[in-house]
Amino acid sequence: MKEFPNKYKPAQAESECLDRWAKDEAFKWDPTAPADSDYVIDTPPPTVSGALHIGHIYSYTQADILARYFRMSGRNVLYPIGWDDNGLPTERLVEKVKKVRGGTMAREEFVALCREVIPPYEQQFRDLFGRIGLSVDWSREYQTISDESRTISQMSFLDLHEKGLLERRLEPTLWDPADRTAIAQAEVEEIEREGKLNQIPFQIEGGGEPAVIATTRPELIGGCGALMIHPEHPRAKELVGKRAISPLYNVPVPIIADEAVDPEKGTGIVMCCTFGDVQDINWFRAHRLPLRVVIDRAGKMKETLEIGSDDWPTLDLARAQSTIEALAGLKAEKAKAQILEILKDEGLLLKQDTTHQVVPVAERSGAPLEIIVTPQWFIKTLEYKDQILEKGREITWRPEYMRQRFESWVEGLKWDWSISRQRHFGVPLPVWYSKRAGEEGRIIVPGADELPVDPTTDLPKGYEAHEVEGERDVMDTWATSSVSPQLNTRAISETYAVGDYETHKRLFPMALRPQAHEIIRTWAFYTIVKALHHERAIPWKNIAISGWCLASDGSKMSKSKGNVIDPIKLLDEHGSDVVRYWTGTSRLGHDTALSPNTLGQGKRLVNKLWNAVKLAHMSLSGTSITPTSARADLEAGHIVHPLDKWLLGRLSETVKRASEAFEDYEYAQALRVAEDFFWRTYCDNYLEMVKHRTRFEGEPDAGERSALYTLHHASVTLIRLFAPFTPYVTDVLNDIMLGNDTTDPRTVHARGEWPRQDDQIDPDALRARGDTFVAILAAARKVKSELQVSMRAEVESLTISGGEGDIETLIGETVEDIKAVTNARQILRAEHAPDGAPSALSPDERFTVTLTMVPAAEEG
RNA sequence: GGGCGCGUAGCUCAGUUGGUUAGAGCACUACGUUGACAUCGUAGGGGUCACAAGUUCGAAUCUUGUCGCGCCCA
Repeated sequence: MKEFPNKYKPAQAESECLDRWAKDEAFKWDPTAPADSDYVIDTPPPTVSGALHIGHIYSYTQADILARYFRMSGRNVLYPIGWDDNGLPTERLVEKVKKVRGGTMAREEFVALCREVIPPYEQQFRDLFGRIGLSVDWSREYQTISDESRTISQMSFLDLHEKGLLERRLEPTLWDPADRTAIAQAEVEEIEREGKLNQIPFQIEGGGEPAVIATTRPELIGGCGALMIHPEHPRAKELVGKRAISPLYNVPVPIIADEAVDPEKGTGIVMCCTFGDVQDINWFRAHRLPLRVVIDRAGKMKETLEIGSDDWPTLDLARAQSTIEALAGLKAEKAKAQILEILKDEGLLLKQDTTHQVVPVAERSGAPLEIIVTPQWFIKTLEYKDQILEKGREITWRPEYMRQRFESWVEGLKWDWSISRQRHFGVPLPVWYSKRAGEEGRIIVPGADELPVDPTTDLPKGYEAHEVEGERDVMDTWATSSVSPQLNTRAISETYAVGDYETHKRLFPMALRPQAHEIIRTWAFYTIVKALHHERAIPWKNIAISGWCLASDGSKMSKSKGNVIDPIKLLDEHGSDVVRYWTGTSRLGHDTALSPNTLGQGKRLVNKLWNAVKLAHMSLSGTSITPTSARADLEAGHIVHPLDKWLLGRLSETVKRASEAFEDYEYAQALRVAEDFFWRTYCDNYLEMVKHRTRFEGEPDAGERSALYTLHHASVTLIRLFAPFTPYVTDVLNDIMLGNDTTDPRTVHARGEWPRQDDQIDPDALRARGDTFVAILAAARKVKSELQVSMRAEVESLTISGGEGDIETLIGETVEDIKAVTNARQILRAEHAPDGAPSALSPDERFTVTLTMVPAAEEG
């Protein structure tokens, strides 16, 4: 037997375990095991450009708790890890750190900067994830920008392109003027703010009362292509069919009736510009309105407009030109102020109401979005909504109500998924455009064997440099991270595979996607879209959604509030086991406040577990028992004492309940069950009952041997019940329990280490006998507590009175144990409680326990 | 505005198909150093389960409504 250190030292345990797990490659997936034992986890590769956050610990640890359980329970767990290290978020970090603008630098130079800046940030994540004990297979670590990841992402592109699910279109697109790139709907955030609703008159061609429109974006008047009016509007009959003249530009535009106009809002007449919002696009298409772009890619008013042409006539060109000049180069917000000034001066601002408006902004830059017509690559989603929803329903959501978020997102989709970004650092779109005579503009894609390609430097087969133009755009970061399952199976389809397609078929769909709820509309959604489009499949059978970590007062952690807790400091202060315990107490989907109480509770548990095993170890060291399993040792006659059988029965029940909870992904329930048994049944009662049988000289008798077997089985089983939550202390304890002479120093976290139900004994074994014993003990404690004497105070006689006749049977074989625990000289049975001595009713109210104390003077 | 979740002890939370007297930890009170643990133990006080109505022999649990908090989507 090994030495038992007096105290548990978390820092030392963590570094020892991490070294050992790494050396033994303890968490490697075994490709030779039968496929039906596979349990594959699609771990989200975190964006390494974000700050380390306590939410990372929270969410990833909850996944690890499940991973450790499933592995211990016998599954062949494949638990990969990767880092998302490219795309817009990464570029923004590099721009901030290096104080540069990607858009104004040479591509190669900027990419080189990115490759220089990112590694230390990635290392921070690697360190943190290692330290919290993620049992990932580090040999499979990947980066989303690596050659292989680029190859697989480009394969995804080629597969979708081939299937007609991905195409290049010139159309109105969501545009972030700050980062100067197209973005997708998922990257839009809607902020609420106060705005001004301006009433502006349009003269009617041929005279008459002007049509007064209401708009929050007067700077777009130049882009007006029509006025829209609800058919039920009082002036509809009079106006529809006539033309209105836009102020300042004097462009005649048709007045069109459309039910989409809100008659309650503003004046009930609005202008349709190209483009102010999604409604404008609908009208533009429905009524075939002219495209009149007034804002450029930087979000500034264009210097020149095609105004005065046939498509864009004006009744007063000089007037239009002077308006264009007055606004040229101004950002939208400034142009708005400027044009309002002009309108006001000319008496054309009839009314200005303060209004509450919802402004779409780019999630990353915070800039108000524009809708600009540019050529972009789109993955078709709108016409597949039903199929996407269908796939969502084939996946088990944990908790189930989180699917609601997914469904409402899919139902609200208004845009196909634009995956092209006008940026530098990302996976290149594998496309060239031909300049060869006769096929100008033809799209050329590489073959699978040519990947990865960079079309800005590589050439398609059979073409020379002057014959093609390589695509300069890169992929949306989600376009690459949404193939995280395929990055691990190393194949998109039978045609597009880097590795062996059989492996892909074996591992996909995966068992589990763990992630937090704020990325349902991105990560979960996009991954489901890709799996549907590539193979008409679901990517995973289960999706487990973790909640958010809140500050201890229940508010959101944020830099602006200054209540952000540094995860490293938290781990330094409490140790990983304790922090993991905290994450294990809250259920999937539930937000949880970072609670000092709960951390304290974890600390107490780790300490208590250490000491409980230490106590068992003290008795076991130096003895020569050879335990196998509880059931076998019972059947072999090694375990004979009724209280031992009772304890192991209760333990067996605990194992069963914890296993069932884990199978339901209710790890917090499993923890609660294990903790309750450990603290109340095992420590508070059983260990007190058994102590007297562990203090023997020489060779143990049958009852004492029975105690040793029981202490062994209880210890190793408890270590396993807590192992998924507190991996370090349990592995150190397991190592000590194994002793020196083992030839197979397996970690307690190895596959198959979870207690097997077959090895347990009957959960109901001697339940009544043990429970009666506990009730007697509780009553005796109550008496002593009321007498304000020590629990060790000597008792002349303990009398059990009342109750049914079966109490005799129940206590029969345990009289010596009752004497030992209560420190009583004799145990008596009586019909009525003796007079004049302190007594207490048992908690189950079946009987009374009376203590006749030994006078203090006689004690000794 | 639509949807989802949550309101249980001073605090953080359990309470899984409706079923004795609603639980745990912390905090509080009193006591006890007992051969693993004072990072401990024992005993105790503390709740109209947000509110209201309904279904039922029986409701924290089911239904409806109201109020409050949070989130998602418009």
